[in-house]
Amino acid sequence: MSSAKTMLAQPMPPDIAPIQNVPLRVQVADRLRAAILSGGLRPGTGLVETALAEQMNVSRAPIREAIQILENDGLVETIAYKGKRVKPLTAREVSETYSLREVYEVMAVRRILESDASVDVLYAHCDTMRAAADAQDFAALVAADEAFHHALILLADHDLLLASWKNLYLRIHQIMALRNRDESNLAEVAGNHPPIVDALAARDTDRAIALISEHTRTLDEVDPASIVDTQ
Amino acid sequence: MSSAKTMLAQPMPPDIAPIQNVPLRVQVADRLRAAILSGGLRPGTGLVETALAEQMNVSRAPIREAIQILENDGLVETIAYKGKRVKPLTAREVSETYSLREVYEVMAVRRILESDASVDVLYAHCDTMRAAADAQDFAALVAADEAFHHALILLADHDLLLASWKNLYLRIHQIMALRNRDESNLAEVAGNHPPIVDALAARDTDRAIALISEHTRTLDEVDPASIVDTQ
DNA sequence: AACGAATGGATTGTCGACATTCCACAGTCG
DNA sequence: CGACTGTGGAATGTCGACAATCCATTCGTT
Repeated sequence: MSSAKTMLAQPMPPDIAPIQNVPLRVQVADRLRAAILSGGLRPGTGLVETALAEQMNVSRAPIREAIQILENDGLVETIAYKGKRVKPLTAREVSETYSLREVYEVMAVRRILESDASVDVLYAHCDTMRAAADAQDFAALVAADEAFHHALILLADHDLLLASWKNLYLRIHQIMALRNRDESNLAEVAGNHPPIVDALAARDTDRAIALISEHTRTLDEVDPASIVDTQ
Repeated sequence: MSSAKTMLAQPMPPDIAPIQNVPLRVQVADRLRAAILSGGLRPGTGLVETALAEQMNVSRAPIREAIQILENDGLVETIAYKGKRVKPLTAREVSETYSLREVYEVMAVRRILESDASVDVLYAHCDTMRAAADAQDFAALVAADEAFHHALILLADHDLLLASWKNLYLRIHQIMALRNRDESNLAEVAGNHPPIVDALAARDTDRAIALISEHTRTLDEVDPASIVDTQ
């Protein structure tokens, strides 16, 4: 923490982001992850190190490490000496993902109500979702929805829960990208959230938990069979 | 799947284990993990790739990948260009670990009681624990305890939960190894489990959940401050 | 004496080449 | 014709060397 006193009094340009050295493996991992989460790389697609290395103009080492990162994310699986591929998504896995997410969010609700944290920040996300729904902007609604649940987990003030939730949410991202989205009821999705915040604000544990459970569970029921990709 | 019919009718020697090729990175990761979980490598210890490579007589590549595996296990953390070290264990992290474990096991109990799975297998583990307690064998008791909880999670029939629980339990292993074990009440630990199974067998959801919650929570209360290792 | 630049050592990051393994397809012997 | 054996390609697994980066320490400069 070098004190500002010792530095020349140069006015700091406010909006120049710090130039940071991003290792190649991270760049590669980010790009591959984005491709998987957007649905561009479908489950079952083989990932060949040499091909990716040539394509991205780097050596195999960072590719290998990037793929291992994605493996930790649960997005890629390796079969020794045979190949790596985007992890197939079975109906069972989709169901398990959502059921675990429900448990995480219920845990967050419990912890929030046991603490004295304010839940006002959640209302802002509700407004964003409402605006996105009014504009019929599906992508914005999804983003706002994630922001809402992210904020909910953050309020629980539990680093391990946050890390686990983030990891799980990667797959939810992927699932939502692959699902043939029925953009029918944007308003309904947006409308589901404010009652949750109301229950939290009213410190009504049972109602908050019931609402959160129902909320995550209904998402699960949206046709999981449509994205199965096995073999 | 070559059928046995097509092979020469040689009597298969029954007790020759299949020779399997274990990649170096896995061997390295297993050894390092064992060292960490046994407390030999204490939190905060630096892991230098070149030193480990020379010591284990392999190149840096498998060492790097092994360390990344341990990073996925949550046992090691990396600071770019600076070093890797065994992740320090803070009191907060210990607390969070146990609270998440409680949530996992409660989820398992819920699922078991929603299914029609038999919980008889759990009684066998209870017997093993009882025997270990009678013999004042602390290590055996810990192993049997893990086997019990592992079996409990297995009964929930939820692959993602199982994977998450296993990953979490790695850290519990580490915590227990570092804790100055008070071997006072082996019998009490062993005696805590049968009531849980009884409640499960009786399909008493509330009692089972209450017992499991209390069980994991009491473990948390055993002096977490003794193993803090920060900086 | 205090500040900032430069140097050196240690560690990770990346690279290209070689070794190992597996699978599939052919080939050969009965 | 059928089953075992051999061979080749393709992929991962491993290696040693070099580059990039960070940190602490030293060295000049004012």
